[in-house]
Amino acid sequence: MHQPEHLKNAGLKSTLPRLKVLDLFENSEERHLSAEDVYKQLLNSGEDVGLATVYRVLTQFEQAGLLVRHHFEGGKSVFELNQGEHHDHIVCLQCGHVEEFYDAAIETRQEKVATELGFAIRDHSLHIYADCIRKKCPHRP
Amino acid sequence: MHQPEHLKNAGLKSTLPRLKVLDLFENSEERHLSAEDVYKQLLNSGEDVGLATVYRVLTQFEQAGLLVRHHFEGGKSVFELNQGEHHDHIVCLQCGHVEEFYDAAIETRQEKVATELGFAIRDHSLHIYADCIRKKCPHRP
DNA sequence: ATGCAAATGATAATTGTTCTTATTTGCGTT
DNA sequence: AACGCAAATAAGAACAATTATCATTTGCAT
Repeated sequence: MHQPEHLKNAGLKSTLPRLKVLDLFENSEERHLSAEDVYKQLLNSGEDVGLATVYRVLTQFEQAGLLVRHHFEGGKSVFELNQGEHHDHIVCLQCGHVEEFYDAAIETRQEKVATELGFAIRDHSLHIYADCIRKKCPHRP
Repeated sequence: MHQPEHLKNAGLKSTLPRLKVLDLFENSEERHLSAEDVYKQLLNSGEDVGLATVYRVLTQFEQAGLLVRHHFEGGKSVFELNQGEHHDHIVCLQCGHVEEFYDAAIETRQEKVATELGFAIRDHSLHIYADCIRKKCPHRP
């Protein structure tokens, strides 16, 4: 377990709630979790953590660069482990499953468009909403 | 003024709040307005409209296809007149100004990516967050 | 072991949005 | 032009996601 160093490097104390949250992201099947998801899963694991703490820790981890936050449709923020490489997302409208992808052509076209319009890109998000084909998906065409 | 027909066609009565909201979108400098924006501008114009009505009317207009809703970062929904042609958005992080663009290459690449992953696209949103170069923008590099 | 700043948990507060309900309004029919 | 009634409205309560407050607890350097 190398998590304590991650926290130290980020200037954060190595506390139980923080370790648990980090552990959850590193071992969960779904990479993309909302605050509510994290909270419930910790409670189910017998951890006694407060919802406010979950929100606080997620925000701190985002600022520390350990997590990335996404704003999909539906209002609530969703987080995933930051593993360096940028990617965009396809979200299944039926089951909420999130798939990641990266397309170099799209990235370079974005830069081109922004430059032509006189903008300097700081960040961007491309979300595709679709129907997925997982066996678990309630849509199942 | 051809607005009443728009409303009739959508199966909506031609009421004062609805006409005022539609008028605002057709004559406002900023194409992209939040519910709060609409509410405040109507109050400033001396109209006595309720915030709940604004939310209801905006949702109805969206369902009727008169407006399009966007979820930019920052939590609140933003609406614009639906003028048929799809486009994506660049949002200035400093002044909130929204610029529209359309890039055929990006659109086709999205289709390609989704198809390869086994998804059927229903909708998508591409938001670029950047610094703009308008004279009004407080950033002004 | 001790002390203190940092972190936590419980709960209140905020924000954006939707729901409820009593009242009003648009509009087809006399 | 007045009537009637379903549809629409305004005000405020309710709601969901998130953030702030604050008394208590904890990590960790001494």
